[in-house]
Amino acid sequence: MSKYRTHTCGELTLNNKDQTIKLSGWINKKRDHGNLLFLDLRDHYGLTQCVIDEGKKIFKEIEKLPLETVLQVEGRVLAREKDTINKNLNTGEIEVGIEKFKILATTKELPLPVFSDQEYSEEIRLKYRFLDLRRNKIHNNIILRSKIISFIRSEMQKYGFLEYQTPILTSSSPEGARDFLVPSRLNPGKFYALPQAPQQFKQLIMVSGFDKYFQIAPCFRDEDARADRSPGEFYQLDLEMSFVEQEDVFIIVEELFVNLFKEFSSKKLLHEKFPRIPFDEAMLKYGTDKPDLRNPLEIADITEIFKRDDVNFEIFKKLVIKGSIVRGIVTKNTSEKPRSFFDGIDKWAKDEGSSGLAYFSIENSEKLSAKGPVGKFFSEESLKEIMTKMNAEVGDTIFMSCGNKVEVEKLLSNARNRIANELNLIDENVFSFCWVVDYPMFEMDENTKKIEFSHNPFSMPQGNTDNLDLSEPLKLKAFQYDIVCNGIELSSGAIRNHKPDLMYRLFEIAGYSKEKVNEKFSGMINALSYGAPPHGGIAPGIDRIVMLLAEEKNIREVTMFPMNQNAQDLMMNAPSEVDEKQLKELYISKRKK
RNA sequence: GGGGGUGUAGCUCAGUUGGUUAGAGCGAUCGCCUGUCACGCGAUAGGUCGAGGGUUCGAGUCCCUUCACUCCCGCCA
Repeated sequence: MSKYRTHTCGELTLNNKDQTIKLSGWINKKRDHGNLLFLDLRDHYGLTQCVIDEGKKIFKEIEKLPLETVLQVEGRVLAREKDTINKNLNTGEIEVGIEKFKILATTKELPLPVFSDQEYSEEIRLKYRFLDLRRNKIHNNIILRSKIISFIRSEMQKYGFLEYQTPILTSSSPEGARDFLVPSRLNPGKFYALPQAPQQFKQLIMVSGFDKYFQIAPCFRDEDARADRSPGEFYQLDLEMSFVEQEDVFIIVEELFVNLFKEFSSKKLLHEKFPRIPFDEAMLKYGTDKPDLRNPLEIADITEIFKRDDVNFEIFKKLVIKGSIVRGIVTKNTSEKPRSFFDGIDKWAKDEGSSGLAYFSIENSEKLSAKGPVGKFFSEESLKEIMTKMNAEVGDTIFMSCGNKVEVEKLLSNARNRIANELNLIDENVFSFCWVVDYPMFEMDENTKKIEFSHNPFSMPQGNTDNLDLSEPLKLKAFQYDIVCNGIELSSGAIRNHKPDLMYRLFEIAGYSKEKVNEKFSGMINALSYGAPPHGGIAPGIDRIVMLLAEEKNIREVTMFPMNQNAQDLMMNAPSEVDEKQLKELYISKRKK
């Protein structure tokens, strides 16, 4: 038996009535009646009400103890009177009559009350994270995170995957995000990089014949933070399989996600067989490659309408002649909405930096007509064509954006969310997964006009890979896929290119010579030359999965010791200055800004 | 790198058009209270109004600069 306790603060019930027990925990709350004191003792497992009255010698001493004192209490388990039972507590039918106590640790005045539903500033929460983490909600989020990770591990093992560790100190790679660098003492002037993902290693594991790999892998990227993106580090469920095609990966991953989300959430899954949306279709219908399918609104292209002679919307028509496109969103039964609704959306669009969203509603008094600021520019015939193209009916409203493809996609993608929120179209009680597939292998950098890998340079292009036509690289699709849930990108993956000759050809298109590839990806390219199995995988983000299941909007709510937005740990004071001696050993001198 | 929001007691916040000695709740300290579970009641302490500068007879309030936190854009194969 423990020196400190016979039971935890969450387990005593009427079954323990009249037993003499010992509890240890923090003073969560006191209710002091002067001659009678209630004291809630809290530990990881729960809360137990302890009680003492002035009849006891120790009453005065215990009455003075401040909240969050760590206390050991010895006493008898008493049944509560019927009308004093607390149904909100597991231990609510009993209380402990305090006979002895011992202070295990005292506390200074709290910078942050533990017992409170108040919200605190991020600064104080992160500085005193150990106090913040005692609080119910975040404590439970962290427990949930642990359970999710355990569940994932056991599922993966069930599917025949084995967990392997990969190095944390590795080499910098030219692709992708900014690296965190670590100077090498033994190799002056040279640097390790922290892995942005164990991408090359997991492929090497496949080449090494291990067949099915997974890892709850830390990943490091030196990029700026967002609410759903920690600065610096995050975790992925990294997995890779040999002798598979895209379909084989999908089967495993869908099973994992369905089981996981059913286990940890009561929200419904909109699809247990995740819809597959080609990248091009996603960009057209949703304006983004991470569509929120809970949102029923879809985007349609109506550029052709503005080439008609009976449409007089000159601003758009001129832009269309110059090569702009027009796309729109239909909202159902909104023609009677007040003017403020439409103006609000138009104003929002202008605040987004666009020229706004043109709109009209379709009416039918004697004949079809369009109501709204630009309605008068559309003939009855042109309205009929729009209605067919956009699947719109009388009473619906059409919001339109004109510009180049990237601008229009971006604005309408945001407008889709904005309008759906305004109209309350999103069911918060479902998870809606989908796959986005058929990503382009390459894309054009808008600024440099150079062709670059659009995602992962190691992805396998689609088509006959023995004799692939690379004359139009921008049309080449890859076996590259993403999982999206409720508009959040959870992971991306690919079938990998295990053919070194093909890989050299692809890298050449992106401007990497054979020598450069050999230098920068030596481990990989060398390994592929010695019999690499066809393989592929994916890497879902653990933090975002936990966010979805915990229903949190901020990643810090599911991270035990997060950094702030400026990538500082306010509790540990990281990053910090180091001694000149340390720098010297590393052959590093500081450079003026 | 750019844009928005916030910053007043240990914590969460209020503070009018610029006008007396800057307030409340929680917490702390002290006192009263025997069935509370956000216990109740009374008192006390606690303030560089983020910092610096300016306008003004007078600044928490207006102006400028700056710092911190946060959200977004860029960035994130």
